[in-house]
Amino acid sequence: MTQRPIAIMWFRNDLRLADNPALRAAVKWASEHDGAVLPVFILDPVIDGQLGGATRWWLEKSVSALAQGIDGLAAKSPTKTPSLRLFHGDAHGVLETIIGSCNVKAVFWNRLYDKPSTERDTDIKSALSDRGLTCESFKANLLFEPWEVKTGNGTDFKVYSPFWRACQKFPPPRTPIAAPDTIALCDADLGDEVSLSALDLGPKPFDWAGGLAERFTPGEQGAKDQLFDFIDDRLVDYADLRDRPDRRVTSELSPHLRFGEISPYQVWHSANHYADAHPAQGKTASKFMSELGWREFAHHILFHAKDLRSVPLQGQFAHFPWSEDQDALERWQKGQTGFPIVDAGMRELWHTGYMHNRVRMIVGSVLVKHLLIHWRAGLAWFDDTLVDACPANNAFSWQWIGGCGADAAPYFRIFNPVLQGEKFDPAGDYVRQWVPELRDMPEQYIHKPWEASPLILKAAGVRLGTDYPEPVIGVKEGRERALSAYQDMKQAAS
DNA sequence: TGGTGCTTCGG
DNA sequence: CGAAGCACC
Repeated sequence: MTQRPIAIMWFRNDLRLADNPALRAAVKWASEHDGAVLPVFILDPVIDGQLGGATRWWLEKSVSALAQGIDGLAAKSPTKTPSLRLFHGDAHGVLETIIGSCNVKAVFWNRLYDKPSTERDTDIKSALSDRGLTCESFKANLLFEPWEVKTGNGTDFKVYSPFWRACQKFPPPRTPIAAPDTIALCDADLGDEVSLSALDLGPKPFDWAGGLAERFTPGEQGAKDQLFDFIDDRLVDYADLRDRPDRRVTSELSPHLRFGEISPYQVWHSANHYADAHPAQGKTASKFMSELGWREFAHHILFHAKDLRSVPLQGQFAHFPWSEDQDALERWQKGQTGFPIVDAGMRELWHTGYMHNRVRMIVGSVLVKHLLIHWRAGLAWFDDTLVDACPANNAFSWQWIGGCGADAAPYFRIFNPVLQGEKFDPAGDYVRQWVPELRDMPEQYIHKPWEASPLILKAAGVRLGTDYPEPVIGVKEGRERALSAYQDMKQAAS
């Protein structure tokens, strides 16, 4: 008897069953052709090259959750083999091998927007199409394709506000698609399959990820729980308190969106539904939705940029006199700068794989301005430590804070880490949580312990320079040094 | 989604 | 003399 025709569902950054257009297409194709679906995940050099320690940890958990989810659907139809097939190696080669070993007639996936992925996918699509396979990709991970949104002149956007305004002129994002009720799975034996542990994603040489697991639950269910908890409990306060790291009202959905455990369509519609049900809360809902807009904008910029990770969008920054101060970089990484709000953020990052967005801006500003260290060093550190590090948001945001990006904070706009701390962590609760050696400092000095008198320091049990460092550079001195470096750059560029 | 230093103005 | 407005970085 002839083998049933097979549709491959190629999972990448869309590790979910609900609102997954490629998966829906694969299931539909299989039912129309009396065939079966073969779900695969391939750890290829492109994906591997974009992973850091924290995202590797997340990916392992997320792939595991996805496999269990597919198992749950497949339980309704008879199968003995594993539901999600895992592979390690070049994606094109792996797909060719699978196609050669069973009756594959179609391949489906959801689109990505970074250069290595789009080049890989373009090659694969043309090769498979040439051989007569049905090969289709879908819009799933963005509300608006980077090439759909254009200025009046037909060019891509460089400024956020008009970009997001232009997005609003499109029909509203489509309604999310339900997860399939059941999947007819291919049960063919394939060569070259590997186990999840063989992908070697987990923490090494010891399990350092306890703090990450405590804060997050990777996987589709964890993403849904996070979204609904946010909508039910925190969205009401979002507009007013979103900049307060001590209050924890943000959604913390970024890592779930990073791996596509939830789609921006699901997030958008949840917020939109909330706004409809609570007309008085329209402002906070649209503020939250505009943050989805920043995510869209970052992908828009990534898609159109030459190399967002390393080439400043504003060319004159190629002449910036960056510092090579390795000691200062290490103090920043370890949360030992002597600026309490910075050290709290860097330690939160190390411990949990996450940092509040306001604090990201502060630590970023201090690195590229007070310390004069290249934003690429900050980008590299965040890539390795953040659970939500992605090619679009991370590179875009570092160019933004570096002053060299699209619609960026001008370089001369320098955050004062003391004032930022006092404004957004007024009681110092956030600092006290992550910098326990300052726990007993009075509110007045919690963000500037170096200004406290010896008596006050002694009462708080802090020996400056021993228990907690002196600032790595003076706030004012760092500001002036940065402004003068900026002048030097403009001189050199002219 | 800045900070600083200066001026002006009301108390 | 502090708040508010402004120019410049």
